[in-house]
Amino acid sequence: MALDDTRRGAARMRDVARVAQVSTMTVSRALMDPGKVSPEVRARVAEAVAAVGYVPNKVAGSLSSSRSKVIGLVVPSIENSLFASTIQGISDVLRRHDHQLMIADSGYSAEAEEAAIRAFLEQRVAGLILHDTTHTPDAVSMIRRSGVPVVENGTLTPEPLDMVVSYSNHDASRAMTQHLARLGYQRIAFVSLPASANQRSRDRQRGYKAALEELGHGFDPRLMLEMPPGLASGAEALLRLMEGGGHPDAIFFAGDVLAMGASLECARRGWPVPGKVAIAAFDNFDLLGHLVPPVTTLKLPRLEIGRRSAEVLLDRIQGRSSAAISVDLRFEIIHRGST
Amino acid sequence: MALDDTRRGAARMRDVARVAQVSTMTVSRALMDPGKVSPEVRARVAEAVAAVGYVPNKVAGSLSSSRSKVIGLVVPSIENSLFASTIQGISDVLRRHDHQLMIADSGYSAEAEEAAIRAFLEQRVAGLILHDTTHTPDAVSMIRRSGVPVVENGTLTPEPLDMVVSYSNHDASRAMTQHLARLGYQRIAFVSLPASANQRSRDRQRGYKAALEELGHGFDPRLMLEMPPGLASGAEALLRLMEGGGHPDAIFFAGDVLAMGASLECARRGWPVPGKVAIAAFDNFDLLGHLVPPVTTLKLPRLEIGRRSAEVLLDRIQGRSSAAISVDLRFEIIHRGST
DNA sequence: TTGTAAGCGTTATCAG
DNA sequence: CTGATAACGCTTACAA
Repeated sequence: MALDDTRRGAARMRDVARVAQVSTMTVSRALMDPGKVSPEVRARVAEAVAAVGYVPNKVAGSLSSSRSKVIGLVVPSIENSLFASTIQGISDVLRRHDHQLMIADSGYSAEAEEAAIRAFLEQRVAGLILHDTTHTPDAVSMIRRSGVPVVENGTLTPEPLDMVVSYSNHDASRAMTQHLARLGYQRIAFVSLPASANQRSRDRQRGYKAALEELGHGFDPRLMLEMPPGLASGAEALLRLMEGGGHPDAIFFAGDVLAMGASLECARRGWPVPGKVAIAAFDNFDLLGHLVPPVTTLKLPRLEIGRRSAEVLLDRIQGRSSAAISVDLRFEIIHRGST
Repeated sequence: MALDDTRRGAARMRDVARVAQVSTMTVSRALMDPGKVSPEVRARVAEAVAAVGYVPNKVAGSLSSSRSKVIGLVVPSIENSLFASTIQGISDVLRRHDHQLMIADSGYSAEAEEAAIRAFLEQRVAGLILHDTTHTPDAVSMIRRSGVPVVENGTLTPEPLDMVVSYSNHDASRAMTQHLARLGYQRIAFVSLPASANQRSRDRQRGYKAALEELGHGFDPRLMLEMPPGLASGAEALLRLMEGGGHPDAIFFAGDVLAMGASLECARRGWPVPGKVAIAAFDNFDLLGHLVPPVTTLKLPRLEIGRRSAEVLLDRIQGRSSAAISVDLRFEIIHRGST
């Protein structure tokens, strides 16, 4: 009785095989590589699949073939919308190539990142994408031993684990600082997230200082601030700098939310921008452009970073490349009314 | 030779067993349920694990035990920051309970959602969280047959697949409309995303109309608009309504980005808010509060929805509950300067 | 083109 | 507390 399926639970390949009157191998072939099976049998199998409501078990498949179509991604924070674009880019490409995405959140901690990486390796993911570029020694050795391909994409790190797809935080920060100088600003302040927390902030600070040096501007510690993330934090940074004795004529916020907070605080106080002080930002092209005045910012290839990360990873996984490549994506300065 | 590991590839449990001079079952126990193994053996196993760099293979484990610690989540769009909070909430709870998260993106299409659900079921996830509440018939029957627990959380749907954790889009929209009326506004306009796209927009439209009816305000089609998402779209909606002959004295944007676009457009044109027109929004509590003037909005429990969704799902998976519960989380009206 | 047999690396089960 | 053995559901490798 072909349809006599009294078993509990999901149908297995064996059930399909029985109904289609072929072996499980033939079912497997009909599903994985239909060309290897006669059209007649292919049709019988398709029917049987529908009849029993068969959903292939990829867990068994992965174990048997030691291949997997799951990619693991670790971001510092899922909630931060900056990462959202990159995740979207990754997700788009993976879906097109029939792969799945597992996401974990490190909360900006290398220990949590290690735990996430371990969990992914336990799931035998086919590849990893890591936003951060600093990892615990154990994380590094686990990854090395496992042999899974890895893409890092938070900053263009000089010593990658494997592959990198990013832009240069250092160069972007330097370029914006120089841009402000070219516009005639003399006392350019710089606000970033704490450098201790991550390499991206450090790179941006270095870029700022490099530009000052090239410009012969001399570094004034009263013009450099580290702030926690948040809108309120940006407003506070603005006030601290304006009242701090450094007398900035422009402030470069290496963090989009900080810049937004500062811009809105100026609006609230009726301070003319750039009349009282110019404001420049890092990232978040869209929203900053709609503020009054629209804020000069760096346009970063967030979505593209995600896409390319997924692409180079898949290339490697599918054997189309073997190089430890480093992809430097372009940033752009968007000059607007705030400077 | 205990450390003579000339095999290629990752160490297996068998290798650990050999080094620790026990059977694989003992290794398995020492790892899964240390209490069942003598302290002495436990220590030997721990040593062996470290020595060979063993990373358990959960793929094999899942196949053998037919259990999995992976949860599948389908959201309409990863890039949309609204979902980001919910994802964060889910991720937090899952991590605490040692579970993994797989995410897929449906791009607001039920067919893509079905594909994502199929992929998750193929991976034999332990549970599903779906943001959307409308599904293809095939998706529904696949889920039913598989028996995996499901949480829907986009809106408080009256006919859930299984469990629901959400707030009532209908009630929230109605409450805001009534709030505006209580403030004295007579001609309250309503802008939402296209209702054809999803049930959330439909619920919000219904809520608006229900409030008008209760208030005896009569529905004026010139005061209702559907717009695509985006900042520019909000600005355009504002202009269309102000010039459209409906003469609104307040506009309720059932979409945070739309409201932001409108608010910024008013700032750009120097229109006093609420002098010329009042503005109210749906969601995105934080940023809207920093605009000038700060925008009245609904505060929705995005993060909490994520947390509770994960919690009820885990409760079910771990057998602590069996009910098809429906959790109604609270929203709040935040009254600010824009009204 | 199709089938048979032997794993893949764990855990369930039952015996000691 | 520990171990032997048989699954779990699929794919690889080889044979027909």
